[in-house]
Formats: sequence, structure tokens, C-alpha cells
Amino acid sequence: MDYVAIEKKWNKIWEDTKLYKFDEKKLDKKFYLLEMFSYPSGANLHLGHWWNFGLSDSFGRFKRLQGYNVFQPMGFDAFGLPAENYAIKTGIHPEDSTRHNIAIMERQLKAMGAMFNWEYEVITCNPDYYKWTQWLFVQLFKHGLAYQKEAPVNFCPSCNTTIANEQVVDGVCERCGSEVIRKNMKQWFFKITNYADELLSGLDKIDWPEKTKTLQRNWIGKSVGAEVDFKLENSNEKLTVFTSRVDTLFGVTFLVIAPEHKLVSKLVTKECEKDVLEYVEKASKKDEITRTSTTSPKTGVFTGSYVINPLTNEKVPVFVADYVISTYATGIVMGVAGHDARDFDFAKKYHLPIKQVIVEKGKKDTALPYCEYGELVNSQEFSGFTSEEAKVKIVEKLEKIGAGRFKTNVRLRYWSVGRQRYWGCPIPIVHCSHCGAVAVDEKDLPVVLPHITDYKPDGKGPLGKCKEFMQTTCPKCGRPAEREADTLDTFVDSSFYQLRYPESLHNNKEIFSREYVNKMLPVNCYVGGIEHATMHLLYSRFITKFLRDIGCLDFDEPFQRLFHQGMVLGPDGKKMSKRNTSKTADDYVNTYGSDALRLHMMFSLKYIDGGIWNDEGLKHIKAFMERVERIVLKWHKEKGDSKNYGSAEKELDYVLNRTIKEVAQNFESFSFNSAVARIMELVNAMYKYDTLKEKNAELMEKTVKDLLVILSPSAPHFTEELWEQIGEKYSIFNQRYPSFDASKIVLDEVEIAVQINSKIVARLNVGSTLSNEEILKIVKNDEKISALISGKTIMKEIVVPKRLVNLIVK
RNA sequence: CCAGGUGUGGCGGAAUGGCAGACGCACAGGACUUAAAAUCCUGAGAGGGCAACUUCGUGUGGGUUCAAGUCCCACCACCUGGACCA
Repeated sequence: MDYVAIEKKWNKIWEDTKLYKFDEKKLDKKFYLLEMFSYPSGANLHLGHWWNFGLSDSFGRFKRLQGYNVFQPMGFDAFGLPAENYAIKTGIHPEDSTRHNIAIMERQLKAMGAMFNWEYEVITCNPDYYKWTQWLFVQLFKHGLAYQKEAPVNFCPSCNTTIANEQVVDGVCERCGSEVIRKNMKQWFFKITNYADELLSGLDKIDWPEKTKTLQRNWIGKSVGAEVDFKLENSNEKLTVFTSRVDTLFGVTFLVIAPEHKLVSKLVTKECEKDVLEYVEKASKKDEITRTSTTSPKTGVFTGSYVINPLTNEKVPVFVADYVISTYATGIVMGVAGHDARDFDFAKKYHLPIKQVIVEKGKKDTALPYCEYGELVNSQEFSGFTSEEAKVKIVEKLEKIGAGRFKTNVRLRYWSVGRQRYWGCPIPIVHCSHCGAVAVDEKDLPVVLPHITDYKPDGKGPLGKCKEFMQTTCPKCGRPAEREADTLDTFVDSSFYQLRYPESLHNNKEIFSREYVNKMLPVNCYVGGIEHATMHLLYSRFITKFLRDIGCLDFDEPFQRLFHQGMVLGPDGKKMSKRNTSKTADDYVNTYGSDALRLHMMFSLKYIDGGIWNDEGLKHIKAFMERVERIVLKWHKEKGDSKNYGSAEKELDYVLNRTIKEVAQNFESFSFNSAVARIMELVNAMYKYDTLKEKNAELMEKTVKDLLVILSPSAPHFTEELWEQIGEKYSIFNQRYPSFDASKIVLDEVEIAVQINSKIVARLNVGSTLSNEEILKIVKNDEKISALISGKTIMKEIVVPKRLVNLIVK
């Protein structure tokens, strides 16, 4: 069979007959299968694309055979930095290169012959798409979840632009090498933190990999603890600290405040002023990356002030130190050197006392073995409790004296969405000198991104230089006003795209029609890389919950089930690139055909884990396909005539039904390698049966047809062709996945292992329908076994049906 | 440092607590062939034995269990994230 030719043939027929068209009238059986859309890089479709799209397409085909109305749309995440950087280098406008690249990728993706529903395509840089990105922004703005705030950004003075964290390498600009400075600028943020609790609890009801859920949990970083107020000596001012270890309050020997903290100026005494100011000045120059590196030494300076521990009334000194960050919790930390590594380092450096609290009776805090350095302290009042109980008792006491309370903090920060870049979705905001920041009227959306030629980043947003764009009137008061020059982070574009896919065909006046979208979503199965665990996957969940709250959606989790593909690596174990791969996907498709490539990918590596690409097996997969072809065509031609149904038939029937059952299970868990293995076993069984002279015609026919249907998701063109060659009606993808006959998966006889004292001593064949008692009787009557157990007492008999018998004797 | 994950033949990889190594590759042997390739069949974890057979085996050490690759504890190695989150 000429694989390359038949693939062209069937791709055309599938397209001409619109075989995979999604049926909007049958939404009760819909299955929304989504693969994370990709950035149009313009490179040739590489093996990674095949791995991602090809294999999830096989899953989609499997769901189709199960009778589902599969919705598998495709689109492009088209805004973003790479096109812009490319433009700065080559002078080709981002819009032109992006359109060009999309055209290339569309053509190649279509050539894959996958079931993509192209009529529903979305492209995030199209005004009819980003109209809704802006609509979403306006909703968030109206509900107080989008707002502007001064915040530090990385700024390269030589390139005159803000740059992303990833572009700062060792505190230096990646492109020009000059030192990056931190600069405060007004930035747009989304208050994702309002949903922190829900983002956490929602994880319990979705079918996602545990690993991904853990990543999100840690990222949100919920910390349960307490706030404690320390009164300043000789003043009414108090310093509030947050701690998750309030049970160590007896061990506090100092307090530490972040250099940027507002209260620092109030704490500093005359004698210490010079040192403190110097330290604060130095700290403000350090960028966050150096400051937060583990290796940097813990430095600080005494403020001259003391505070009173509300529980012990002890007087402890207050220090300023940059190991405390101002943005988390209260920006002030109590120093317990006996229980915290950082506090310990700090105390040693500045010769502060180290105290270790006996937190739990008879138990030392295992976190830090610092006892040798410090004094052991204990409290009569709280001894005898576990540390968790002590925490509660202590906070209750603090509450009574008005010096503390239970408190929960999250590490999750506001989502910064403003970008001082050209190639993104314009923020639909007008700045008016009278009304302030005003949202553009919904009826005036989209705010179209102008086609400008000077898109070089300038630190303020290149759109600012485009007068025609910037000059407008205030939607509220009608006075002349200016537009916002920033564009949106591309993660905003992709935070709701799964909602737009079903709607993109209809072009309604609303973002989506409520009834329809609530029937189409949530996405039943989402496939994509784990690298998006704490970005895209978190942002989409946030936006979905927000849209539910404003009454648009009836559900609050966008993706019911999630799978991550592993990565296909080059021979050097590194990510595939032009450097380490000599062959492209096209090379393989043109020699072996796409079905062989797909089957080989399915079989040779675990989908979830990925691994190093090896093309050696491709020729063997091709051989396997030829083996299938031979037996299928032979049995089709031969047509046995015997009607008898003996043990050989039973055996083949057994393998067939077991394969039907297990391949379905394997597909459901994305264990494609095992699914292919089971199909190979079936083919082996067919060859074994083929050696017989007398064959059962009905069984042969059923086996051939079932084999083709079972194999069709994994080798679509190949099986479609064979389906036609054996004279069946187009298309194999309108067939149903065969159901198995449970009674056929029962063998007449099974081999059981016989153990004496848990050691295997024999293997016996027994009837599979026998009861445990009958099996035991046979085992004990066996010559060899009875010899082994004669004269001994049987203490215990364990029978595992169809598996083994274990006799415990003495 | 911290968190999470992984560890099974020469290789990719299978195993709801129940006969470890399915399936495939590489390997060896046989059939077909003048021959090779292809194809079909057979063998195969490692060690020992002519053999029947036997010992050891899922990173290391312990534990639970009649039974552990699988569950629990500790450790080692590798991979991936996060960076001082109080």
C-alpha cells in the first residue's frame, strides 16, 4: 500500500464530505476536546506538534467512535513578543509576519488530516476576537477587579524600555548588557487574589493531575497563622507581625521590618538614623533577584527602638533587614532564632540571643537542631499541648488582651496585565482629566489596534506616539481625553478562548449566547503542557469564576479533565530544535506516512512522560502495518466456511474481546503505548489462528472488522483504506467502537499458582468456574502438593480466584 | 535550601497488594531462498547445572502483610518547579 498516496486521497475525501463537521443540533452527546492553541512561530510543523496534536486527535477519534459528537477546534495565540522582536530585527511588521505564519501553520495542520473543526477557528489578534478580550477587561474594570497602581518594573535605561523578568540575566539587560534598574510605574492589575480561596477549593472537584493541583496550591500559597501586635516601647504605636508559628512566641528575641516599610521612619532613633538611612538606600537599589537569592547574606541594621512581647512582656530590639519583604503579609517578622533558619543566621551575625521553645511536651522541634546554641524556654501555661493546640490557646489568649488574632495569608499576587508594547490587545480605557480612567463603552468596542510603523518599545507603550489613536473624547463627559497606551498581557487573550470557540462561527452581539455556551462547556478534556500550570491554567480558572459571578456562566471550572503531554526530546536529551534534529515531521510523513509516524509515537514513548525521540522503530511500525494489511486482505479473500466453534475459536474470541475492552480503557487514560500493544497481541492471535486449516467464517469477519475499527483512531488513513478494500461502506469513522462480550473473556481453564508458605511450588490448570472449595480440593489432592504437605498442619488457606492458592503449613 | 515527581532487562516500556519483565526493539536459532532482504515460526532477566531443577532479582536499608515493583519510614541518585512567604 502506498501510504503517502492514500493519505492524500482520504484527506481530500474527508474534507469534501465534511466528515468531521460538528453537529450543533446534538449537544447532548457533545464532547469538547481541546488542545492548547499555539503561537504562530512560522517554523515548520515539528515532531512536537505531531506529538501534541496528532495523539490527542487519536483520542478524539476514539471518542467519536464511542458515539460522541466531538468538538475539536483549533486556533492561534497570535499576539505577543516574538513577532515584535522579530519585527524590530527585520523591519517586517508584526501583523504581516503573524498572518504569514498563521497561513503556513494552517496549511500544515490541515495536512495532518486531523478532525479539527476549522470553521470555528479563533485568532487572538483579530478585532472580532479581541473585541471580547476588551469586553472582558471592561467587565473586570466595572467590578473593581481591574485597576491601576504604582508598581516597580524592570527598566533598561540604555534600551529605554521596560523588560520582562525573563529578560533580566544576572541583573543585566539580556540585549545590551547594561544594568537594569527598578522603576515605579503606573501599571494595570487584575485582582486575582479575590478568588484565592475559591481557586484553592475548586481544585478538589476537577479531574487534573495531582502534580498540577499541587503546583497551583503552592503558588496560591495559603498560610494559616496569626497576627501578633508588639507595642513600641514608650509609645502607643504598635508593630504587627504575621506568623504561622505563634507557638514559638516565647522564643522571640528581636523583630525585623522590611526596609520599604512605612513605619521605618517612625522607629529610627537619632543615634541610628545615619546607618538606617544608608541601609535603606542601598536595599532599594538592589533588584529583587539579588535580594531574594538564598546565597546572599542576611544583613540588617538596628533601628534603636524596642518593642514589648505581649505574652512575656520582654523587651526586644527592632531591626531593619532586606530579607523581609514589604509586600507579603505585614512586612514585619518576629525573629525566633531557635526555629527559623533565616532568623538563626541573622541572630548569629548580630549576636542576638537564641531561644528554643519546647513546643510540644517531650518533643523537640525537628525543623532545626539549634538547641546547642540557645537557651531552652518553656511556659507552664501552654505546656502539655501539641503545638497545634498551643497555637490556638495562645491566639485565644492574645485575643483576650487585644494583642493578636487568627489570620490567613496568601502568597498569590495581583496579576499584572499591562504591557508597554505594541503587538497586543489595546486596553479599552480613556484617561480624562476630569473623570479619571473611564472604560470605553461596550458598543464602541473594539478599540482597534492601529497599524503603525514605529513600534519600537520606548518604556511607555509605543501606541502613545500614534496621535490618531491616542486622541479621543471621554465617554463620560465628552471632553477631549487620551487613550491608554498599554496593551494587554497575552495570557488575558487566552484566558477565555475556550468560551469563544463554539461561538466564533455565529458572530453574535454578545460574547456568547448563554444557553448555547453553557451546553458546550466546560471543556471535557484539555491537553497541554505542564509549563502553564501556574499561569494560563490559573488565569482561565479565575476568569471563569468571575464570569460565573457576573451571571454569564453556570459553571466555574473551565477544564473538567486535564492531561499533560510529556516533551519529545532531541537525541541530546534537550528540547527539540533545528540544531539537534536533522529530520522534520514532513520527512517522516513523506517516507512512512503520517499514520506510521502517529503509531510509532503512540507506541514507543509514554504520552504523559515523553522522552528522547528515536526514529528506529518507524520501520518496524511500518512492518506491523503491513502485517495487519496482509491478514486483513487474506481473510477478506479467503472467507472460511466451517461453522464449528472449538477451542481455537474460543481462544481468538477471548483475545478479541479482551482487546476491545482494554484498548478502550487504555485510551481513556491516555496510555496509548499499551493500547497499541494490545492491538499487536490481537494481530498475533489472528496469525496463530490463521495456521489452522478449518476456520470459522463469521468469527474471521468479525475479527477483521473489529480490528480495523479499534485501530482506526491510531491509524486513520490506513484503516479507512482497508475498510474500503474489504468492501465496507464509507466511513469507518461512522462506525461504533465495538462492545465486548464479558462472557467471552472467561477462559475455560486457568493456570493458578500454588504456594506453600507464600512460595510458589507448582502451577496447576483448573476450571475457571470452580468454587474456592473445589479448587482447594484439587490442589490438596495433587500428587506433588499432597507429598509436600503430608504430616503438616494447615494453618491457613488463601485462595485468590483465578490467580493463586497459598497454603500456610506448620 | 524548600516542594513535587521519577528510579523495573542491553533499550523503549507493561503489571486493580496476588505467577515481575506484557508488547516491541536489539540478539540468537530454525523454515523459505542458489544467496541476501523480506516474511513466518521458536528462544531468551541474571548466575549455576547435560538435565529435571535451583539460587538471586523492580535504586539502598528497614517496616506492615499469608503475599510488596505496588503501602509506610529513612536514605541515595536523577528530573522539574519555587526561590528567603515569616
